Amino acid sequence: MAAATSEETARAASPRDRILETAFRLFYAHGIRGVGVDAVIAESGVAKATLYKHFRRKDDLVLAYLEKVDQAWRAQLEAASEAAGPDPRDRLVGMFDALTTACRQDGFRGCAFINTASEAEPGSEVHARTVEHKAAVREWVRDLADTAGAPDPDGLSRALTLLLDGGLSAGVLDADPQSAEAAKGAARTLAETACPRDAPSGGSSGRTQMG
Amino acid sequence: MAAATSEETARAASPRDRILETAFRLFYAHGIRGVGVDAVIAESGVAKATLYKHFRRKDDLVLAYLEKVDQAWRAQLEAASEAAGPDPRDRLVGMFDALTTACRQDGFRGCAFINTASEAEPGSEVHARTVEHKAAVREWVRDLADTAGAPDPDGLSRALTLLLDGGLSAGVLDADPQSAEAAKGAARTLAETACPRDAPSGGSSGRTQMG
DNA sequence: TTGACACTAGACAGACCTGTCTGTCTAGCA
DNA sequence: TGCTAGACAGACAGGTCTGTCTAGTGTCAA
Repeated sequence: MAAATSEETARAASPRDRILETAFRLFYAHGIRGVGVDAVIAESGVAKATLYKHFRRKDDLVLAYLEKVDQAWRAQLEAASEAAGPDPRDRLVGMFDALTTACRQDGFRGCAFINTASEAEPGSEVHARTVEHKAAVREWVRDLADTAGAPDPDGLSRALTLLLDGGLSAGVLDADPQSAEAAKGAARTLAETACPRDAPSGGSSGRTQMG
Repeated sequence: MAAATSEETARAASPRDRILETAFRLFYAHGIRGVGVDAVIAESGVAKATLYKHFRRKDDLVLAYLEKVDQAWRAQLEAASEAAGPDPRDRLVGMFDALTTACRQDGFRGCAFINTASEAEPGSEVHARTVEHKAAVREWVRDLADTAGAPDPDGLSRALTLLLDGGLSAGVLDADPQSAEAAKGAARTLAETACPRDAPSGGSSGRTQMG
């Protein structure tokens, strides 16, 4: 969800990177079906044959785009979470700062995965990739909830990722930082109700970070 | 989000209704850009000129589709809410039963408004209509939260609609009733934390239902 | 019977889509 | 100097899209 690379940088980068960066920007802004291969070619200053050499089909480019968003978004979640301090309870709440930051970004258009999934046919490779992403995030949150000593880490993780998805996906309608703040507040309530401060922290089922 | 009208009924209905019913079914299943006017014509058994007589542009048909979904979804929310009993706190939680029901429905593909918004250009009439819907739902929940005696009805309403949107929109990835249950559980925690059972109920700011 | 009206059927224009293909240019290297 | 790899430029095929248009059909009331 980073800003577009400048024209200058784009020119210097390899054709493949230029294509991917352009696709990232255009797909996120206008949707998959709203961006033709010709637009990617024109904006990245690349020949059609070059695009099709690096990405066999348009869907391959879409998958690469999702890969890029997956990495970027998970890195932002993890960074926000870690910035909240060492306490895993705080980290569960802190990850919502990534949502606030995203909402404030110019051109924020909600969740790239939900947006893409709504255009893809269920059963397609692209659709499967979006499901995979959401599952990975939920698993990461579940581990965090487990470490925080939640008695039902799966339930807490589901609730928190629902809030996250709600805040993210509603961003395609109006990116309202107030909603992101409300999400964080609700997350705090849920996290503290689920794992009170005086409860032991460090995993509810003998599970360790190394397992 | 009702099932498709049977072929028989569709045949008996007026051309306009047949077009709208078909558009509803196809748009929701495949997205706006994924359904051409020709497909709507073919499936509704109507002539192209007839479609363009009733709906001047494709976007007019999309707007009518959104209108239909808006009415259906809000009716379902209200019904689920009222079925939870007279206590407004219970009603805030009860509306999540509409989410569970929706998730269980065959062909559930998430939130029609978020899906449509992700395909529409911000600033377009269609996009504006999706924003309007979400605002209306949030206002309805805010009134309910106010009646329930929440000290911050706006904040509670935001949090609950985020959960709702999260549950709905994630449905385009995988319609998991477990997530809907988690949403309801989280909603109960949030509602009860925000307006405890022993607190007075009936509006926090002298606001009445008639104002 | 006649005329108005709503509908069907489908050709059509013009734009855009994906993906293939031919040919040209340039930089690096032997 | 000749060779090769990789990129550029853009025509092209075959299809889809929206929206317009002509022509024919069925119905119903005056």
